[in-house]
Amino acid sequence: MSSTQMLKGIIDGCILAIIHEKEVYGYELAEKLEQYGFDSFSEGTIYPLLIRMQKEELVSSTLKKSTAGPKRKYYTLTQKGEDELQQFIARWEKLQSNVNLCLRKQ
Amino acid sequence: MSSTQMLKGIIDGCILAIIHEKEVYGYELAEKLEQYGFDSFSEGTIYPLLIRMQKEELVSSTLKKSTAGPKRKYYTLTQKGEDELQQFIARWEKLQSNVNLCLRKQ
DNA sequence: ATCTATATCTTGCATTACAAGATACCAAAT
DNA sequence: ATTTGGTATCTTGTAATGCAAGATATAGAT
Repeated sequence: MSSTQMLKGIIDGCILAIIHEKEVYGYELAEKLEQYGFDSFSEGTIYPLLIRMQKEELVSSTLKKSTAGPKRKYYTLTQKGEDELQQFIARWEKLQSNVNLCLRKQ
Repeated sequence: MSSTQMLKGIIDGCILAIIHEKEVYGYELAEKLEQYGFDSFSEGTIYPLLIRMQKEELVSSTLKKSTAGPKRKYYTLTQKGEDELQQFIARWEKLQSNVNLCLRKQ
């Protein structure tokens, strides 16, 4: 059981929360997640996830020039994304309490 | 993003915690998890998981007669399982604080 | 005998985190 | 001009795993 397996379905919510705060581009997102304590986030995780989320219409993107390299694709939340974030928060709260209930018994 | 996806790698830890408390059999485990708030736990999840955990020598099992049906396979933690439980708890604490850090920003 | 509740297991599928690598762009140094 | 290094995105393939669906079996009650 690896640490990474625990993230399934959870990074999505974290990403929604980060984008909600301020529009970000993929590379920046990976850095932020590391700042928040997640270790070494692969772009092989981030980019496919953002593409999937855009397909699901949770986020939308716009290209903007950069002075330090190629164009950046900035993401913002759609209304559907905002709703999904709220639902994620509710699920996360419930998960936390369920798991902690299991753990505190022992 | 379904609710169930969030469980990946987390049920393992919950199961370790429950078995640590008292030896249990699979069917009982599914009921307990439901009591703890997880909704409708499939045996198609529980049994393969217990078998996998036994292969990894985290748990061991013994068959015991039942008055209400076929024999029950009771599981207990091995020393390796106890160690894994402690490691899971550490990972879970870290995950909680990371995710909450993301969420509280918004 | 039949039915119901209990109990375990197997097969196959969908999801998804990630490693590894490919591609490309810009600025500054050589 | 060319090279180098940092920035930035995307694709392919793989492994892990929760779960639905169904098969199998036992014990007690009707």
